[in-house]
Amino acid sequence: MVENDNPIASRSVKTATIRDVARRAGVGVGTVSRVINNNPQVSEETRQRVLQVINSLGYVPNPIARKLSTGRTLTIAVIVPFFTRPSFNERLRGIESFLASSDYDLVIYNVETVERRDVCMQEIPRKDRFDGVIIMSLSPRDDDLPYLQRANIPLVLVDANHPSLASLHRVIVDDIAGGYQATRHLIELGHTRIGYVSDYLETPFNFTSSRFRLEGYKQALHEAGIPFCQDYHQQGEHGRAESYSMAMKLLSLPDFPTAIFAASDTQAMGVLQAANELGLRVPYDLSVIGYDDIEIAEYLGLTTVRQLLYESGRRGVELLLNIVDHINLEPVCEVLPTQLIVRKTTALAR
Amino acid sequence: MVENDNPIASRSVKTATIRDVARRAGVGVGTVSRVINNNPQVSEETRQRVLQVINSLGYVPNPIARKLSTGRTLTIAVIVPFFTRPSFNERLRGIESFLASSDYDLVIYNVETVERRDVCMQEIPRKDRFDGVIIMSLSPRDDDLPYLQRANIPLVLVDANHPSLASLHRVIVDDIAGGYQATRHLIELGHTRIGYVSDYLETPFNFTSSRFRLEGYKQALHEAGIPFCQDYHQQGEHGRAESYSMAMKLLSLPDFPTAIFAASDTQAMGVLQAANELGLRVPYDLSVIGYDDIEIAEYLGLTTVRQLLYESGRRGVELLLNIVDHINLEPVCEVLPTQLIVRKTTALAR
DNA sequence: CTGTTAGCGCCTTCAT
DNA sequence: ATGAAGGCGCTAACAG
Repeated sequence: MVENDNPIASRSVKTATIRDVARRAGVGVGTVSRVINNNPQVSEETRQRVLQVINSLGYVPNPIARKLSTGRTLTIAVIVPFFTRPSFNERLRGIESFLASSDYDLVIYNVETVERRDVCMQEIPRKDRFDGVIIMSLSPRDDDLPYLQRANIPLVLVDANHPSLASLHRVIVDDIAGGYQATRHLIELGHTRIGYVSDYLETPFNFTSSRFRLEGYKQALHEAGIPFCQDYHQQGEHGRAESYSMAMKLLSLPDFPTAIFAASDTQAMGVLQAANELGLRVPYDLSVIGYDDIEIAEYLGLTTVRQLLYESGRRGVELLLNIVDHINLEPVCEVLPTQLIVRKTTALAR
Repeated sequence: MVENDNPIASRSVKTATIRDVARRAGVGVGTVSRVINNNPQVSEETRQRVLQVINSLGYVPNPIARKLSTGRTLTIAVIVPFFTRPSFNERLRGIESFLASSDYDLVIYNVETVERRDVCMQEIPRKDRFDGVIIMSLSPRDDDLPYLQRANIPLVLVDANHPSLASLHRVIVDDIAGGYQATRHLIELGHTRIGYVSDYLETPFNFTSSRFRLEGYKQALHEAGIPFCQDYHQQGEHGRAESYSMAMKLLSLPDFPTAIFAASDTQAMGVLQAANELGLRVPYDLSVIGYDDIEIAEYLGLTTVRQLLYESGRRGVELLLNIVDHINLEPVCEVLPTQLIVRKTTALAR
């Protein structure tokens, strides 16, 4: 009957505050605050009366005010590069999924340019904005460290590693081992001319995975007495198309490789494409192994090195929330395992 | 005057507040606030002095306090289902990218269960937590509407449509037209036995795209005088594996289809897989068309219906921020076009 | 048990 | 142009 359904009018309707509740319930704001926060020291009777009013008023505490008052923001930030890339995406999902079952909100900073990287590294970890920060797949550079440490905020690195990061909590995967595993598999199949297609080793984003995997690759070669051949390593921008080009180069070599290790499944797809283009049958003429085991890998029957993407995110936040609650934890470094998944793109060398 | 400026305190972890700056600069907090907010009514001299102190103290205004005081949260929430699915992911990227160039933060609620869907629909759009909300690819049900309207917060639907949603701002794609386009393409190639593989038409998430595309599919058939055959429409959970099974059923029919329209590229991949398994050559024995034009589509040479994924997100936030600034906009409904992308999985019927 | 009060850090009149 | 003071909505310490 009253025109409260009018959108214009309801727009101006101020939402109830704790004070309104207190007044209507005939109690002090302190009491209302207590029932909101499930403080046991409230008589059942009073509690019911307050609850009653809260309900009838449709009152919900203002989270901002609460944050200011308590000093906790109940918000976690994650800095992630290229979050649409399947592997990063899956890590992100691990984080989100864990947070979904908590009271924390998740704000995401997607990094696709170096400028943004720098801004994020330096400004996000400021205290009083987030209770904690996760930096994913971006290894801080030495000149970022001062910012991170000064900020003095709970911080966890996921998939980011570097000797000078030892003082920071992190969840990583042993990419050296992974690179070794992949190469070793190829060697065991009898391959000796083994290519490696990767991201640029040095990037302004400071991605490290291609570097470490290269190291594992070299180790395996060395161990098998196969000399490392510079020509067999191609580096370029991340992406299928770029990887395709690199594979083309590799396969045009006079003594072209009989097997190629790609630093990611996405890149492996580019290699597959090149092989196909050149009429090379996989795995008979060319063995291909990827890295990550993203969803599409199974579809393609791609042999790959699986890493626990989802799990890394999940463990990362778990650790982070732990730190939030027990400020003075010793730096933790959790290493997640990799696993060789043999499918149909690798075979015995002929 | 010497009281609070003790060295111990300043060495402590507590970050500087506006008051510290004011004291050290010998001005009132009001003045500091003005320079922070670029209020022109401050003498250049004073401004410089304050800036100086701000710098030397490494002072940064506390965003929470500012939010409480101004009533603006500078935060946008987006509710998105299964954000790892390539199409949703790409929409999300459009949103993120636009926000990155603004002062707004982005908090993400990923919905993978019905319970979470309901919680999000009802609790997120509460005023005073976010300045605006985007609901993506989840069409509110009629019983959600009261919550959305009562919340009375700037709200934009992206890729969500429904007659009863006419009062809400939205950026949509004409899925009927898209479904029509795909089917029409197949018909023009001479196909008459055309299968349609889709999500369940009725889902607790209230996804609508498969429904609308079915409608377009029917329209095209009808227009060509081809009777709609219930057996040719398979519905199931979203996903490649499920789609694979559906395609298997379709292709085992006595009078099996010579062409299949899949409601998404992901599902088209399942169809491709089934065809491959059955020794059917695409496109000679079977034409396949997808929907979305996600990145992998090009790699697969998949014919598909492209929709402006990234753009939809971008337009969505743009609209949202517009609403935030000009509260009383008439409900806007922006329709994004679809485009037929012919590649290598469709061919003339034999 | 419960009411009162003093902040949390900032913005915004209101005088000056 | 600038300082002082009130308030945003809530929590928590302190008296009763």
